[in-house]
Amino acid sequence: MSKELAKTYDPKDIEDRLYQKWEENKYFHAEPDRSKKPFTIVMPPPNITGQLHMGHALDNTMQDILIRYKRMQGYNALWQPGTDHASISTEVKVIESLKEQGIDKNDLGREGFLEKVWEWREEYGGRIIRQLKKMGSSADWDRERFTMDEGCSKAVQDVFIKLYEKGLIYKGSRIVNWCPVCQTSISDAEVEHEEQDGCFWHINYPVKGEEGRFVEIATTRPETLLGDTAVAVNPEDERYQDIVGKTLILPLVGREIPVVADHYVDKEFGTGCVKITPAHDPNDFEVGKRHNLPEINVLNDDATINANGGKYQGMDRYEARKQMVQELEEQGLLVKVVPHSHNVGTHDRCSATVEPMVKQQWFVKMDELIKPAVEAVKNGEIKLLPERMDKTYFNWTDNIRDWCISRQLWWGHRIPAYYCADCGEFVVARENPGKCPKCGCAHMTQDEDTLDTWFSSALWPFSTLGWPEKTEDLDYFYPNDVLVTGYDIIFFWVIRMIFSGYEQMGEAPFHTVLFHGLVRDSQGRKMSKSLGNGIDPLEVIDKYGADALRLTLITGNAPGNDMRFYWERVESARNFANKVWNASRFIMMNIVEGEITEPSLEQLRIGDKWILSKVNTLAQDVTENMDKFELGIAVQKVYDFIWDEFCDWYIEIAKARMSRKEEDPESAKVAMWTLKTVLVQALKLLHPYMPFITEEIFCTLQAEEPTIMLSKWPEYREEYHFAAEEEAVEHVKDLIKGVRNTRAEMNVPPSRKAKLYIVTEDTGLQHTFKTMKSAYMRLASASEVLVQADKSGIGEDAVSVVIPGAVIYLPLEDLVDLEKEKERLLKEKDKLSKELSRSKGMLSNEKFLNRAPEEKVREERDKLAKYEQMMAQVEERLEQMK
RNA sequence: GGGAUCUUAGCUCAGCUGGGAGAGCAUCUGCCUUACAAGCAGAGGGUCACAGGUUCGAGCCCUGUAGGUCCCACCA
Repeated sequence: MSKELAKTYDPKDIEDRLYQKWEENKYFHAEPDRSKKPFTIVMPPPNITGQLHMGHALDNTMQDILIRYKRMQGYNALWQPGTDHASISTEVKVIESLKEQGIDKNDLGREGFLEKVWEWREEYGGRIIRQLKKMGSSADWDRERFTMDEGCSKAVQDVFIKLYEKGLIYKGSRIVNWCPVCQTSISDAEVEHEEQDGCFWHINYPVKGEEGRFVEIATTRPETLLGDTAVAVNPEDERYQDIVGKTLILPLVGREIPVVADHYVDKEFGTGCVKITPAHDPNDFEVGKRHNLPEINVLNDDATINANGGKYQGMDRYEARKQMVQELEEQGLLVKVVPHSHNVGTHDRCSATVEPMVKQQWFVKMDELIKPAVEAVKNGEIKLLPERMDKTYFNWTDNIRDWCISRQLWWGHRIPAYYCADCGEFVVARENPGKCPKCGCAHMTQDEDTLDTWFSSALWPFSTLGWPEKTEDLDYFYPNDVLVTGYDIIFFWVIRMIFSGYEQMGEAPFHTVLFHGLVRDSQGRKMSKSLGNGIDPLEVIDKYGADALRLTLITGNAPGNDMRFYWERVESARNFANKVWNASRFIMMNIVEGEITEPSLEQLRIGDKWILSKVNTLAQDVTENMDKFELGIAVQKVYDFIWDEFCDWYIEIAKARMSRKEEDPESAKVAMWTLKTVLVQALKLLHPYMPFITEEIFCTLQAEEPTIMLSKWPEYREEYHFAAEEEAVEHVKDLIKGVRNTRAEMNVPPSRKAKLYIVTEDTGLQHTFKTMKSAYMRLASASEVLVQADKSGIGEDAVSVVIPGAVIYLPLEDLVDLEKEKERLLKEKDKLSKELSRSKGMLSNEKFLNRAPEEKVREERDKLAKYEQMMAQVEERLEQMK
């Protein structure tokens, strides 16, 4: 025994060592090679501020499985990694850390602050990458990119300028979502709607010149009254026909505002009168445009009331609300307050309530850009998996609005626009033009804003490959093949990559998007920092190993569904790893170097052919599932094969043969070869899922092999399909199970061996049972086996076991309790008669016979025959016992 | 308001194009059988939410009902 695995499986002993080996040997690296087909996945770039969480763990495991699989299939597999600058999260994080040191962002100034952020990135940017490596991720780290590295920044600039020149990026004064905490505009996708309990304040607005006449409006945000420039009613609302065109006195402010008629107003809702605040409500903004109403912004960027708010200036929005409501009440203008729950927009990063505000911002015009992206999914050029994601996708594209891309942040790609301080002219250009093209002055300054983080990630599938340069990488690896990501970023990222791919490259960025769900805690809650219910993947790896974590995340859940995390599941995954380890250890202990040569087909025994045929079919099935991205199903099959077929049956059968090495050396040798061969096949099929343990075993078992990573993926081979042997072994399994079952029920201890009489007239079965005698004797605790056509020589008191095609008799003499035996047989009879009536029922149904496929009918007839035969045996036996 | 999705064994979930209900964990009974007690061998446990329909046949397809979850949406 020259090769050996450690006595106990300890992932810590192998994982880091093997990963280092893979990296040193550049196994992850891919270069364009025209002789091979490329397979490309681009990694969703984790934030530089991020720490590995279960979402990353799942996402990256899926990608790694696909990449490793394709690599083994001979593809030139590139997994392109990188990180995202994550403008807002990073900026907020750095601001916080500076605050702890007593430093204010504004004191540092733009340059000083950015220096700090880059320092932060130096320090923490690599952390998540190191953590991803612990997962076993086989990404091509030599190609690691960053959304703000030189190339990606150039890509961003080019795209911005191109889109601007095409008129697809514009600057405009629009209602945007404003986060008063982060003090920046955000896109619609970044707003989360949250149901909150609030109130409806009904307020009377006096009609000018008509003492005692009021218009009653209802609002959920009374403080916006300060910015009201009209009240609107529905033109068809009979109640208010006469009031349209009149003037109202805005309470607390005294401003005169008109009553306008607009179809936007719902007659049925509230009082039918709506206060119009164009500067702070998207609908009102539209109404305002239609009626030429002024926009009065009453909020500062931090959501305190500004100078337009008169005496409320400087108050926080909620403080002003309180104060104003009180004053309205004092003036008798507050009609009533009705509790009302409504949706409030909050910022997904900081949860602050978003304020709609009119601001000068940059937008991407979406209506044209989105067209090819919609078409691609419609015509199947891009497939979303699971398919139901199509609906989510179209729901967004059908209601697409222009994308607000400017952010009032410092960390990010600065907008390449330059303004003239003198005449106000601006130009979009790669660099500061120095001189104003209009007035000729030299006072040009760059736009202060940066771009939405997703603007750069939208370009990720091609910017990482060198675009806008025309690189060999880009030519070879683009488009990517698959994108793997969570369904939660379909709007943020997936859609934007798709339309960017078509716009910039004229081609889809990838052909398949594989969505996965969220990893939740054991109670089904989202893992979050505030709840403190997050489970650190690194802790799991530390306790059970990366392979166990990977297996846990991949099994037992349907594509796109959320899953719950249970420690028990990791434990059982680890147990499986241990099983593989020990089975391999056993095989290595028994293999004698130099004794194993590939046997001829004639030398293979029934059992060998059976397991070879099984693993052959397994390879086919697993490949099929993998190609359909059914990763969980695929690995489940490998798991079941290794544990239930290979370990529980084949190894046990092989043991018997190896223990009889003296009597039949060839059988032992062939078994050893089969053990090794099947193990290697199984390890390969398992490798994408559990890369570490499979590598360790593979290389220990075959010192001459450098790695399993680059070994050839098993393929189905017709010459290894053995239908007859598969069936034969099933009979043997029936026999063993039947005997075990009976013995267990009768409480016969395993130590008590018994003689076994197998009675069957079927000569084929006789042959099977005779040839496989050594294999099943130990598994059925037999002391001796006699295969015969009749019951001669079998005592009346022997226990009988009826299996399809045969009856087995166990002379257990003293141990047999006749009553108990009878009971058991009656139970058996009961079961069989149920099956018989079901089967007979079907076969007497003429409609079934006429309409069901022939094959199904035949199958049913076979079953019936089998049950009838078994029933006869049971009845005969019962008869004897009377 | 629109849409998606779920409801299967005590728990968590699989179940691919419709053809006799599965896994892991848990429970019960035996086993330290010399690869593995992180194991082995047995066993129990489910009118597949409910009501209709299509079909020779439905956990799977269609319609409706109830409950849960999620996404989208400008009813102030």
